[in-house]
Formats: sequence, structure tokens, C-alpha cells
Amino acid sequence: MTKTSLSVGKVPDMPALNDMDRPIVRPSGLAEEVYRRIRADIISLRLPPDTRVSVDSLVRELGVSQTPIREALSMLEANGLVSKRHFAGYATSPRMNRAQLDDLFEFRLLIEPHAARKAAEGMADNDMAALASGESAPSHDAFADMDTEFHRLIAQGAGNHLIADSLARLHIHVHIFRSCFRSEITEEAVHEHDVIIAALRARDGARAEAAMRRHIELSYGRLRDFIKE
Amino acid sequence: MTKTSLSVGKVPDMPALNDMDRPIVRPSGLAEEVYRRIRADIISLRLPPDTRVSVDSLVRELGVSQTPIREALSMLEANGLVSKRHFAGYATSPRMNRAQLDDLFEFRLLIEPHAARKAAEGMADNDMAALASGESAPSHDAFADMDTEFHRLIAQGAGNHLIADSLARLHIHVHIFRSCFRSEITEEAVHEHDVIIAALRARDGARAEAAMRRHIELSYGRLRDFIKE
DNA sequence: AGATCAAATATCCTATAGGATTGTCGGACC
DNA sequence: GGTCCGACAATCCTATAGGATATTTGATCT
Repeated sequence: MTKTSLSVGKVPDMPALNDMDRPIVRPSGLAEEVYRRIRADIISLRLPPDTRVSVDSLVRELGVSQTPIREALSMLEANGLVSKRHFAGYATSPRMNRAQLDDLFEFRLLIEPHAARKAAEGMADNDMAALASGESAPSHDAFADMDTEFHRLIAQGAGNHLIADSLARLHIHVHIFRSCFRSEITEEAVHEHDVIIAALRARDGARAEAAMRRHIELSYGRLRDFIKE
Repeated sequence: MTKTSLSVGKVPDMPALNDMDRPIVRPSGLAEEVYRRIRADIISLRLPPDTRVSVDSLVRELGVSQTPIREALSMLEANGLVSKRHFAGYATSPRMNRAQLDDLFEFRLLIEPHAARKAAEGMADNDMAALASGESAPSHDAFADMDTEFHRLIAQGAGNHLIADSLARLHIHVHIFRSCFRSEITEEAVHEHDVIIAALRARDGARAEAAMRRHIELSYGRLRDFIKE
């Protein structure tokens, strides 16, 4: 076994074309790398909800020491993706129940329509151009990524870091919930996205806000059916 | 030492006086203890903004190992109270600038009036009774604690964990900002609190929402004056 | 057969030492 | 006086050993 595990990736013969994009190369630590790796595993359901995540197994799997893994798990715990029990190890958070789903969408309804209004009024043109409805999504995962990017761009367009960060955190949980049930309803969502995009392109704040509110309400109705309790 | 495992449970002669208060004794780890200690130091400005916080000094000061301190700092970083730079150590977050203050109060205006409305409609009676306006606050710190508790009770009364957690996180930053300037304006805030309490006691959701919105807007005006830029 | 208790395993938590990297400070040089 | 360079210090990352605790398993008893 060579030390090829978790290669940093800073290849020196990288074509220095767009060095202006990231003028400083900060390795930014192994902890963040591990954090993103574990978070990706949770999002992709490679680590299903309510699954034990031991430090030792991650040490063996990733080939790094305990310290960055513990830091990564602590950050994940602060973001609600894993939970720790004393002397019992970490475990991925259990799947959302009905009450948590209600809370999450109540919260989204408070934030995201307002974000859409502000994005319509002040969003940058290049971000506006990057908006894609997800119509050409070939697979479930591809649509999920596009949906995440869609909402992320709007949240960023609102120009408020707290709004963007909060919504990013929440969308992870929405994504996990949706993946748990292999929800296949994409056609309606694509159409709702298009309505929002049209309002944004027209710089019509009120219409964007209403379209986003309707999209979230309909999305809630689609997801709620998966929970009986 | 001979008896490696001395009868795990069933100790009948344990004084079972107040075992109802804490049926399960979970030490819950040193990391959380350290976390609360450092957070308290940041809130009380014993660690002013933009101050280096090294792991070694905390090891010497608190007398615990590096591991729980690193975990605590990672959690604090996820909550935005400290920031880490690779190979340069941790430091408390710098004081909020104008843009961050604007973002924070825009966010509060989205959440907290709605929380006040829901609290008026569904708040528990004993929580309602615990509301105090802060009129009898003897000192600046005492009023700050009462203010935190006031907003925490209302956020909890909304019955949405995401709302309560988000507002708790934000109020920490408001508290730090206010403490930085030794803001002395308490009389107006006390009166605004009383208006909110009256609406809550009357179970008048619309009035509570309006009163909370006005309180936040006025509070923003008071704090904004401290920043020129 | 089902339940209860004790031993065994796996894991976390702590502590210490050492290597690797970065930021900083002081002095030399133009 | 301003700028560049090297040594120092601080910090992070890794590795290992040992103690403490929760979970699991298996045997015994009713």
C-alpha cells in the first residue's frame, strides 16, 4: 500500500490557465477534506440514516489519523448530520419524522420566498444565466444536484450569507429525505422551477416570491405523502 | 483491582432520593463541557473578538487533553464563533461589520415575528408565566441574560426546533455586538418587551407579530448607530 | 423456551511524543 | 530607509499506549 490514499490533488503540472480564480492555494486542512467526504457519503446514502460511524473504521478506510476525523465529525454534529452519544460513538441522524418535516418546510416558507424576491431584484446576471431548470436531468441524482444548485443560486442571489447558509443546511436534509424514498416526481418540479426562472429573468420580485412559495408548498405536499404517522 | 467488573447494575443501597430529576446520568463528554466554557468566555468578552485561541493554552488552562478542546473548537467554528486558519490556529471571529449586522437583522425580521405569532397562539402557560420584561434588571449583564431568555422562550413557544436553534445562534452574535459597545439603552427595549408580553398574554397572534417586528426594527436602529462605515 | 446476569469485545476518551508546515521576527544588504 | 532572507516559535497533524464505558454474546437458571 502506497500513501495514495486521499491524495491532496495539488498536481504541480496543472495548467496555470485560471490562476486568478484561486490566487492562494490553501490546503485548508485534512479535517475539511474528511468533512466533505463523510458529508458526501451521507448525502449519497452510502451511509444510510441511523448508521453507526466509528472513528476507527474511518481511520482504516481513509488512511488518516483520528484527529481530523474527530474534528470532521464534530462539525457534522453541529450541522445536524450525525449525533454523538457518550462512549457509544457517532451515528448518522435518523430519517426525518413528520414533525421535523413540518418544521423544515415551515422554515423554508419563511426564508426562501423572501430570498427569491431579493434575488429577482439584485441577482448578478451571470448567476442568473447559470440557472437551469433541470429539464435535461438524465437521472435522479443528476436532478437532485441540479435542484440543489438551483436553490443555492437563488439563496446566494439574495445577498445574505445567513440566508444562503441556512438554506444550504436545510436542503441537505431535504435531499436525504427525498433520496430515502427514491421520489420520482420531477416533471412537476421542473415546471415550477421554470415558472420561478421566468419571474427571475423578468426581475419581477413579487412574482418570484409567489412562485417560490407555491413551489415549496407543492413540494411539501409531494413529500408529506411518504410519511403516514 | 481483582474484580474487574463489579456488578454493573442493581445497587440497591443507592440513595434514590432525587433520581427522578435526572433519570439517566450521562456525563455527555468533556468536549461539551469545554464547548460551553469557551462559548461562555466568548459571550462574556473574556475572549474579545479577533483574539487568538490556541489549543495549547487551553490545555494548560483547563487541564484537559487536546482531543476534547479540538472538538469543542470545531463545534464553535461550525457555529461561527471562532474561525480556523490552516497551521495558524484558532481565533475568535472578528466583530460584526455593517453588512453582517444588516444580514442578521434581515434574517431576524423574517423569523422572529412569525415565531411571536405562533407563540401567542400555542405557547405553554408555564412558559408564558416565565416571561419577564427585564424591568428589574440591575446591571447590563443581567438585562442581557434576561433579554436572551425572553427571546428564547418565545422562539421555543413557536414549537419549531429549527426556529429556536437558529434564533439562539443569532442572538449570541447580537449579544456580543451589544456588549462590545456597552450599549446602555434598556428603557425602550423594556417597554417594547412589555408590549410583546401583553400581546402574548392576550393570545393575540397578529398583535404579537407586529410588536415583535417593531421591536426588532427599533433594536436595529439603536445598534446600527454604532457602526459608521 | 425465555429471561437474567456475567464475561468479552469494540469503541471512545485521554495522554504524550515527535515530525511537518506556516507565520513572524530580526538582521544584512542595496 | 526599504526590502529580502534565514532562524525561531507556534501550531497543526500523526502515531501509539492505556484506561473507561457501552454493546453484544453466551451460559445458567426458572
